[in-house]
Amino acid sequence: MGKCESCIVKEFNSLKALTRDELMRVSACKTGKTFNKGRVIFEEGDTINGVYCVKDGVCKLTKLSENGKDQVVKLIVKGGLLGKRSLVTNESSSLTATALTEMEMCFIPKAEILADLQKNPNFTLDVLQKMTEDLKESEHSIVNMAQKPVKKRMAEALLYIHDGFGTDEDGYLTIVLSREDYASIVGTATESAIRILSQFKKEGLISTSGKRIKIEDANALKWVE
Amino acid sequence: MGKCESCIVKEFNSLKALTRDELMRVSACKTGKTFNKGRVIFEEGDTINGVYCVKDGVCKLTKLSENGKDQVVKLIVKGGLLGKRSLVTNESSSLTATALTEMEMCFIPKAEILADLQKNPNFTLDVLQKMTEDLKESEHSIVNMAQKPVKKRMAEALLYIHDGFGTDEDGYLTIVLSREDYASIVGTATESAIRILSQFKKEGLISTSGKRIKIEDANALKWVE
DNA sequence: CGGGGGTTTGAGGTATCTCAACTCTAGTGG
DNA sequence: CCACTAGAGTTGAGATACCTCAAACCCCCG
Repeated sequence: MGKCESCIVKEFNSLKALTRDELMRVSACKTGKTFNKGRVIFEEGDTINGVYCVKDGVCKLTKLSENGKDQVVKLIVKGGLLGKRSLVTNESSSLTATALTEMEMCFIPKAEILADLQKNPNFTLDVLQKMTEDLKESEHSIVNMAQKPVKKRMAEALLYIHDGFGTDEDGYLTIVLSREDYASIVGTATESAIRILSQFKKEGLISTSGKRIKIEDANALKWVE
Repeated sequence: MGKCESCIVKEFNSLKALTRDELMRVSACKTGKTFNKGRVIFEEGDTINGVYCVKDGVCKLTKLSENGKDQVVKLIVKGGLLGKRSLVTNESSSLTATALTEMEMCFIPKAEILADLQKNPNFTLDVLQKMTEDLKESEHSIVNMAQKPVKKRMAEALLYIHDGFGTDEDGYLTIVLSREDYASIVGTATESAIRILSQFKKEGLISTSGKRIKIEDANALKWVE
């Protein structure tokens, strides 16, 4: 297991705001964890008491609706922090985290990091900034869900994944999701999601290979109504 | 214009985490502002450069969707802070704030408060906590919008306003909104909102007097499907 | 007493959901 | 290597929720 001080991944999250000393202390108490695809990392109601730093892989943060369906609230990839909220509150988690791929991460116990959170204003400020970004994104989602039709939401979801998480050498989206996951991101029934995806395919906007999806005409996707 | 040190309102927001000295400095540079009902406080794209502390009145934070409709993201009442995000980012506002009633507030320029934000960890931490609450609420809204039918969202909106902002002596909701505002909270067409409200009325769940609304059967509202 | 804005109601069309049947695929054990 | 199966994916059809447009209504204010 590597050391936090020399871990590249931290450059993408708030941990970079810690001093070398603080990082060494963090490094000393962190635990490496691996999660298989589909594995639940934590659930709504769980007490987390720490943050996960994602070294590799992808996971989804979902919230269970009263109708029994999961809604994807956010996707997290390499470099992301999981469980930020637990640093600030003692409440149990309001979200469920599930691995979408094989995942490698470090768990940093809250107790160890809390003192630094108090003392190092740069760290707190960085967490605060990330939080405002999350909030802004989240508010954007509210408007989308409330005002845009499912087809447009799906188009935007595809573009979001394409732009935010990239493609492999063949141009396929690096994040591979089930149709159910797509439905759960867009907030619709699985069958609706399927119908829309196959419509996009028929229109040449995307192509597929197994569960993998390639975006063929990003520009046209932008203008889907 | 009163002094921040002795202002009761601050007890409800992050300013209470400031020291007496800091509060006096804030007090020296704040400006009192009044806004008439309907008046726009700031718009999407505006640079705010400060926070508003609401002394009295109610306002809505909205975001314009591509379909031209406003979506209400949050309501803010006495004690709330407006423009928290501007403290952390230099980006322009992503929301529009509009007074729903006569409003009285204090404007605190960012420049003055920023130094304290850096130095006083309690203040930053409190802002951080408020932000996580906002985020949690916001994520809850995403699920609601994506998964619940309009009727249920309306029922929850009424209960939210009832529980969160109270009623006057006759039992009517203290916050009086137009049907359009209700539609914009729930994320639906004005006519749909109207139809649902009159259905609730017919079923005895609420009663109305002009634009004012009284909740007659909160328990039944909770179980609306 | 005549607007004008907010509100209410009607009717028709569209989007979306649900249920159900069917296909495809990957994995399992013989 | 071949069934066999469980799960995911796909498609169809009917029911429902929701949107839009348009007309009527209702107050309040000048």
